[in-house]
Amino acid sequence: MRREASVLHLDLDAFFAAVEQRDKPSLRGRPVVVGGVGGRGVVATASYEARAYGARSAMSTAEARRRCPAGTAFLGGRFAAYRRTSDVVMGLLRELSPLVEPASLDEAYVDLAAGGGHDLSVDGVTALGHALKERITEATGGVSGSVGIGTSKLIAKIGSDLDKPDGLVVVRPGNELDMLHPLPVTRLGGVGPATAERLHQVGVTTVADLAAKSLTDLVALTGRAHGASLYALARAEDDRPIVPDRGVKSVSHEETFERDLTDLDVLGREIDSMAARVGQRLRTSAVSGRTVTLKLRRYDFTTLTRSQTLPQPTDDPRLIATTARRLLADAGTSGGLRLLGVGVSGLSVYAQGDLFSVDDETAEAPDGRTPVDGAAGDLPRLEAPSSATPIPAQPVVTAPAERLWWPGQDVAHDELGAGWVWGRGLSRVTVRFEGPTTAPGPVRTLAADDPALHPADPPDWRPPV
DNA sequence: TCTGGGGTCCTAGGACCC
DNA sequence: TCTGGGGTCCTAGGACCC
Repeated sequence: MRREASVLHLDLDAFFAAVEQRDKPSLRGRPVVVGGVGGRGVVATASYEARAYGARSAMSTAEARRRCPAGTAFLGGRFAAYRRTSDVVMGLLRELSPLVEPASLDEAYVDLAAGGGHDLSVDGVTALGHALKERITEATGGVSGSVGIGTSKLIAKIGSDLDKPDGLVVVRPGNELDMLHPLPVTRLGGVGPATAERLHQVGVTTVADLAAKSLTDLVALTGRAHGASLYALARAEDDRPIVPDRGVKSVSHEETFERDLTDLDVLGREIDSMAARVGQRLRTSAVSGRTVTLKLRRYDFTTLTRSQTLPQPTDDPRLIATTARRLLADAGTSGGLRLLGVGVSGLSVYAQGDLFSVDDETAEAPDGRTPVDGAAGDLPRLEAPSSATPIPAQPVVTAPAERLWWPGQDVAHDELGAGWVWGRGLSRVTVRFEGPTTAPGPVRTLAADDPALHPADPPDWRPPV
């Protein structure tokens, strides 16, 4: 634990829903649910208006529809838009310090002590927190964030959660246990339903209860690593560093089907398309992996994985697919599968053929492989190096016209302009024509195969200069 | 029409090696 | 000729996080 409150945690409020409300003026102040919109979808984010009706993250979308009133917007995710906004926020954090650790699109830790020049007094970091929140709201066009600042990741994270939304909590050094001990154990990271139940059975409900348990008891209850971690966290002992780039360890794609599938040919084609996506993402990150994992979830929700480790790392979609197909044939499909997933792990930076020129320093091992571990900080996160081979275009999947559109999708109409899909069905699609810088716009129902209607990129939320 | 999709980390057993 | 002891790799599963 540090002597000064120099760890900042930022959590953007109802992030996906907030981006939707920013880009869709007619949804501001109204309940919005973002997530899977199919029959088996779950909620990723509910706006605060939707939470008032009981919609929650991880709830089935069907349940959220039951709870929310008519007029609630149920939208599929627009991840390109979320990423763009997230990048803007992460950029602001990096102005504070080079040590920024994104935990997801909407969450990050910042090491203010590594920033240089910050006044790390309680008054100093409080002013910094207020200024940061203001800049975020301004730069994102209205997305707010909650900030916690304290002497460790643990304290900062719990602080950001104490006063949501749009909160700022600075925990004065020395006051950590006062804040921590009254809280339920479930507020500690790593205490999920299973651990909470086990702790509850031995009379532990608050962090203070947890702190009264011996290390031996906690290890017996939850395992070696987990027990040691709980023992320390209950005492506010947390020296986990802020790590700016953790590096990718696996790449996977999975899909829950609208109806359970049994046919091996159909499932084989699903595997092919998932392997293509995984292979493409591996190439984009300039990595390859040796272990191919097939994940399947049966009709009764039992979930299992089967994996095979190859002699050489690969990013080849065909090799990934044939390996996964073999694993599926061995595992069987009896009773029907509700989910299939394909993943690749055991990643290394992999110089493939003449992908890297001879003077490329990253291609150091004789077989062209550099282990990811240890060199993780050098692993490119998103962008492919300019020397990467171009990625072949995905084959275009032709679907029935009414399946092309999904709620929330950005579209453009040749005459009516930019808008987004409100709903679809029966060969019709309903579009609201508005954008982040317009007033709430009109709704039109069009033919789903209207040749003037096209999918579009996310709109720019900044007003024209 | 209960229960997503992308991940990380840990544990445990067996194989294999020295 | 009553069975050691690590260390590492592989596989499978589980818990957890956002």
